[in-house]
Amino acid sequence: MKERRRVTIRDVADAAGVSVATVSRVMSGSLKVNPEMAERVRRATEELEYRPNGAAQGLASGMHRSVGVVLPDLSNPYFHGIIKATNVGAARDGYRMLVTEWQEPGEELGVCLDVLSRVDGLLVLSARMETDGLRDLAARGVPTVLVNRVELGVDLPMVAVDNFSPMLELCQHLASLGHRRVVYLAGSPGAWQNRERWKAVQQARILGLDPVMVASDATIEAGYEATDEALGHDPTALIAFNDLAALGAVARLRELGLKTPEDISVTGFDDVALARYADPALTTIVSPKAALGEQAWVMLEASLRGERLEQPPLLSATFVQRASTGPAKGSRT
Amino acid sequence: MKERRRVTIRDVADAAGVSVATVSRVMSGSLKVNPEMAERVRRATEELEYRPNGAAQGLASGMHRSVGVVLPDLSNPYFHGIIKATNVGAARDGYRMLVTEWQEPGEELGVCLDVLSRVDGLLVLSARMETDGLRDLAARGVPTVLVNRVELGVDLPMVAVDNFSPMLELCQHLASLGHRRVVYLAGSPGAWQNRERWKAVQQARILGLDPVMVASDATIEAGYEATDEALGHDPTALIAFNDLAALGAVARLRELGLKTPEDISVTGFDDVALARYADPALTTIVSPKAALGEQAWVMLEASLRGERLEQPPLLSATFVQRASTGPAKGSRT
DNA sequence: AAGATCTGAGTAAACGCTCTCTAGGAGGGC
DNA sequence: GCCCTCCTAGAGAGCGTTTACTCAGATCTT
Repeated sequence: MKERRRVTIRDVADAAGVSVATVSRVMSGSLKVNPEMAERVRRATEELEYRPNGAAQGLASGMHRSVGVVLPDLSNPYFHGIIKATNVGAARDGYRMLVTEWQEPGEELGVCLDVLSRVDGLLVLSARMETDGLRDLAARGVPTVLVNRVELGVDLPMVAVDNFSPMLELCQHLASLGHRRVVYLAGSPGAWQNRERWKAVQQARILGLDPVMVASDATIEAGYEATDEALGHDPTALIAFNDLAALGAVARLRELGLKTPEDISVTGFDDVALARYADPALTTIVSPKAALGEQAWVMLEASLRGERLEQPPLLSATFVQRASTGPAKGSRT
Repeated sequence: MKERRRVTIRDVADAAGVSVATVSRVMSGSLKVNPEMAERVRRATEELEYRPNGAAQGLASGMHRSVGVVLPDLSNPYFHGIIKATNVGAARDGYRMLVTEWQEPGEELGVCLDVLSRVDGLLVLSARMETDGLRDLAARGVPTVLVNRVELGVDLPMVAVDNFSPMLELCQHLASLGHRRVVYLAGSPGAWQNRERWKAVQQARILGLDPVMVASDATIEAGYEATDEALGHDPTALIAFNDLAALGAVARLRELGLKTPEDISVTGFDDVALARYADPALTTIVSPKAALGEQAWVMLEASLRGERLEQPPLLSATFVQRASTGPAKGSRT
C-alpha cells in the first residue's frame, strides 16, 4: 500500500508547461485561455489522472460546491422522492449533495453549523428542529431553504406542499361515506405538517366528522402502536399522519381481526411507493415530491447566488381514493 | 443579510491572548497545554462561537474526518439499517458520513474518486460498480470497505452476510411444504448477493426443488412486473431476490386474483421493516443489518488508521417463517 | 508610426488550519 | 551555582487552490 503522493495542480502545470493559474482557468472553464494551451492542459490532466482537491478549492474560493441536507429519518421513503429530485438539480448545477440524518432535537443547530463548515447552503427537511435554531441560521445569512415547514417568524425561503386542502378533501370523502367518529393518528407534535393536517381534520367538523387526536408518529411502528388507543374511541375511520403510520395501523387492525375497510377505514398521506402496493391499497394524498425537491433546489440555488426568489405558493397535492376506505360500518350509505 | 466575516482561529487566539498554535492544540485535545490557558481558549471559543473550517482542517492535516458511502438506491430500506449503524460508529469516532447515491454503472468510479477529494475513505454498498473500478481503488491505496460484495480478485477488506446458507434453509422450508416448481425472481445480474442466492436455490435441487430464474430487480416495481413472466412457469412458490420484490410480486398476484400463500407462496430476503407488517407477513431471511453496518465501520476505521484487520467471516442471517408461505397447492403435505 | 487599449499568461498573495521546529524558562544533577 | 535536560508555547512554513495583479505582446487609433 505505497502512499503515492497525490497529483496536484502544480504537477499538471509542469507537465503541460504552463502556470498553475492557467491550469486553474482551464479547469474552471474560463474562456480567456488559448485553445491550444487548454488542450495541452486537458491532456496532462487526463494522463496524470489529476483530481482537484476539494478541500483546497473550498478554502481558496470560499465555495464548496456542495449543499447539506438535514433530515430526521433516512428510512422514511417520503424524503427519498424529494431529495432525489433535489439531487438532480444540484448535479445539473455542479453541486454535490450531502445527506445528514439527525434525530435528536436540540443538537440539530449544532450539526447544521458543523456541516456548514464544508457546505455552502442547507436544505432543512427536519420538522423537529427548533425555530430558534432556524432563526439563528437566518440571522447568520446562511443560505437555507425550509422544506415542508412554514415558519412565520423566520426569514427564510420555504417550499411546502399544501396539507390543508387535500386533507379536507380526504375528510369530505370520509364524510360522504358516512363516517363520523374518526381518529387522527398524529405526527410529530411540533411539526408544521402535523398542525396543518390536524387543523383540516378539525375543520371537517363542519362536514359532520367528529375527530379525536391520538398521539403517534410518522413511522410504521408508531402507527401500529397507536392503533389500540385509537380503537378506544370507537372510530369508523383512522386518519393517519402519513402512509407509514397508516400501514402500521392496518397491520395492527388485521392482527386484531378487523378488516380494512370493511370494519374500519384507514387513510394515509404522501403516497409513498408502497401505498399503491399494500393490501388494501391505501387511500391517500399524492404529494408532489419531485416538484417539491426541484423547487427546493431552485430556491436554494438562488440563495447561494445571494439572490432571494419570491416566496412561491404552496404546491398542491391531490387526494386519491384507493381500497383502504369504504362506507362507515353501521351507516346506510 | 450582512456578510459577517467568519470567525477564525486567529480571532480566538487574539481573544484568548495566546497563539494560534495553542488554540489548535486545545481544540484537538492535546494534553500538553496549561490548563488555565486551555480554559481561556475554551471560553473565547465559546464566546465567539468559533467553528473550525472543515476545508482548512482537511487541507492542512490531510484528513477530512469524514467518509463517503456510495450506494445504488437510497430508497431501498435495506441500506438504511446498515448505514444507520455505520453512522453511529462513525460519529462515535468523530467522523462524519456522506451518503452519495449513484446508479449508472460506469460512472461510479469517477464519482468515488470525486467524492474522495473530500473524504478519507469509502464504503461501497453498490453492487453494480465494476470490479475494475474497485481494483483501481485498491491499487490507489484508498481506504475502502466493500459491503455485501465478495470479490476474490480485489484486495480490499469486505464485510458481508452469508446469503447461501439461509437461502438454502428457506428452500428447505419450501421443499418441506411440498413445493417443487419454484421461480427465483433475480436481483441485479452481476451482484454477488444475487449469485449467491441463486446458487443456493439451484443447490436446492437436491431437496427436490425445480427452480427457474426470471429476470427482475431489487425493487417493488420490478417484482411486480416480473410476476407475470414468473407465472408462465407455473410455479407453486416465488423466491424473490429481496423483500421489496416479494412485496411487488404479492401485489401483482393479488391483482390477478391469486392469494398468498393459498395459491402461491412468496418469500423475501433482508427483513426490512415492512416485511413484518405486510399482508401476508413475509417469510424471509433476517439479515443482521446493524451488525453489518457496525462491522463495516470497524473495518473502515482500521483502514483509515492504515491498519488492516483480519478478514472477518460472513455474518449469519436467519430464516424466519411468517405468513407468506404455505403448503404447495396440489400437494398433500 | 507612436502611443493607447486590450488580451491572455504568469506571479504571488491569500484562504484557515496543522504541525514541526525553535526558543526560553523551569527543574535537576553535580 | 552552573550546565544540561525537559517541557511548553509561539513562530512560521506549508497544505492545494483561486484570484487579484502584473506585465508582455498584439491590436487599434489617429
